[in-house]
Amino acid sequence: MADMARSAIPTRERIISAANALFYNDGIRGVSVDAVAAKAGVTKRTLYYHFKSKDDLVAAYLAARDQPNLALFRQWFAEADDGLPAQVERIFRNLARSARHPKWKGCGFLRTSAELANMPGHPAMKIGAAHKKKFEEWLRVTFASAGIAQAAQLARQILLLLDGSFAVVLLHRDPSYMETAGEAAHALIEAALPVRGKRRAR
Amino acid sequence: MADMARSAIPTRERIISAANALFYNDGIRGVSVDAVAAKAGVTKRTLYYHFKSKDDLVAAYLAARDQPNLALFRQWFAEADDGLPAQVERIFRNLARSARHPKWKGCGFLRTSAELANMPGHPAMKIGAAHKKKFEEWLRVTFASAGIAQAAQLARQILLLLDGSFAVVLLHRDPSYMETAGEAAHALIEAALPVRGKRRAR
DNA sequence: CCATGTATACTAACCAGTGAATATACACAA
DNA sequence: TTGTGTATATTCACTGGTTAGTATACATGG
Repeated sequence: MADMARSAIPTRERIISAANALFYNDGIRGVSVDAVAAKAGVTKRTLYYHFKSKDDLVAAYLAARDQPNLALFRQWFAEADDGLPAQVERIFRNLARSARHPKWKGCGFLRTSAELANMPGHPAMKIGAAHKKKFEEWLRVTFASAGIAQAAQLARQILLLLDGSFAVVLLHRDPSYMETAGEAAHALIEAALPVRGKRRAR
Repeated sequence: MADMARSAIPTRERIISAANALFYNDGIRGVSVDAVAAKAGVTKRTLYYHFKSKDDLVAAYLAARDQPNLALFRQWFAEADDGLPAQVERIFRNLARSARHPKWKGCGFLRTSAELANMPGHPAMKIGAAHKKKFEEWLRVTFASAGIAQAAQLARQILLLLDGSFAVVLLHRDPSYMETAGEAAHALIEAALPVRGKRRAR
């Protein structure tokens, strides 16, 4: 409300947006609070008015990525109703396309957890863990609805392939690994599907 | 060679050992060169005599992990000749056991690549990529020797499951994901094996 | 006396967080 | 309408500590 003339976007959101761009690109410890403040166009003191510490800012950065990320996966999945294996594989194919953009730097949640591995209780770790659990649970429910008996186990396996492809593609800079992961996911889901025979090829 | 009386272990190796303990535990940017020098029992100036920069030290840290790591995987694989699916799954089971130790912090190569994601040309990235390529190639050759047609694709899939479990277990601190990954690997290899029927149950 | 190796002491930059002051908006009394 | 208090929001300037890397000197074995 205050000072709308200065900018249409509230200060707190501008700071989170700046934090997102910088933390995702350069890592948590690679970005100073001063740099975030400068990018957001505020002084550091203002940033510390809205966030009580850098750790707090990091947590807000990840929290802001949670829902948009999940929504994107659901959207890719729902783009066509061409069968569970194909729908899940499409997530991997779209991810591979994203990974070809030069600014892509893997999964922000996983990279943050790798960087803060020695601080298991860090708020950012909890947000990252919750995010991945949500995705896994969404897969599990989806599989269970399709009549798959081992839905929970299958959901975990797909999650492992997904996060594995984040890690491997980040290291090799070769997005084709994501397509390989998608094929493996396709095979595992296909093998777990019940009845068979009523599924169309495409 | 010089100054063997001071310590049985040469200075350079003591520094790498200290770097290994600290970098693996706290991450690259979380550890100062001073801290490594102190842990190694030398002054920082001595460290800079043996390594031209911190980046150089990081590269040496990862290079020192390369062979021992691969040897461990091969050892677990070869502990019994109980069939390809079981042999590969045993790697995952052993990894899960390792991950239950409190000092475990995931895969040093992947964590370093996550931290240095904005420096694709960093020597440490090249060493990490080469390490993972060696493991993937060892799997591929092993699968090809067993008469698997799609050996290269299958090797990639197993690698994705392995690195996925590193990432997920680090985030959730739940090593059971590694067992799930091992089961997925088992299923994928089983499905890819030729002839069938000549394989014993255990 | 020279190459190898180690130590003391330093620099220049950076970094997370803070103290004190100021500006603005709005509620409410005169 | 005007004045005033209070919570919100923002700035400048600073501190104490840390960091990667270095200039210089000293030691020691061959």
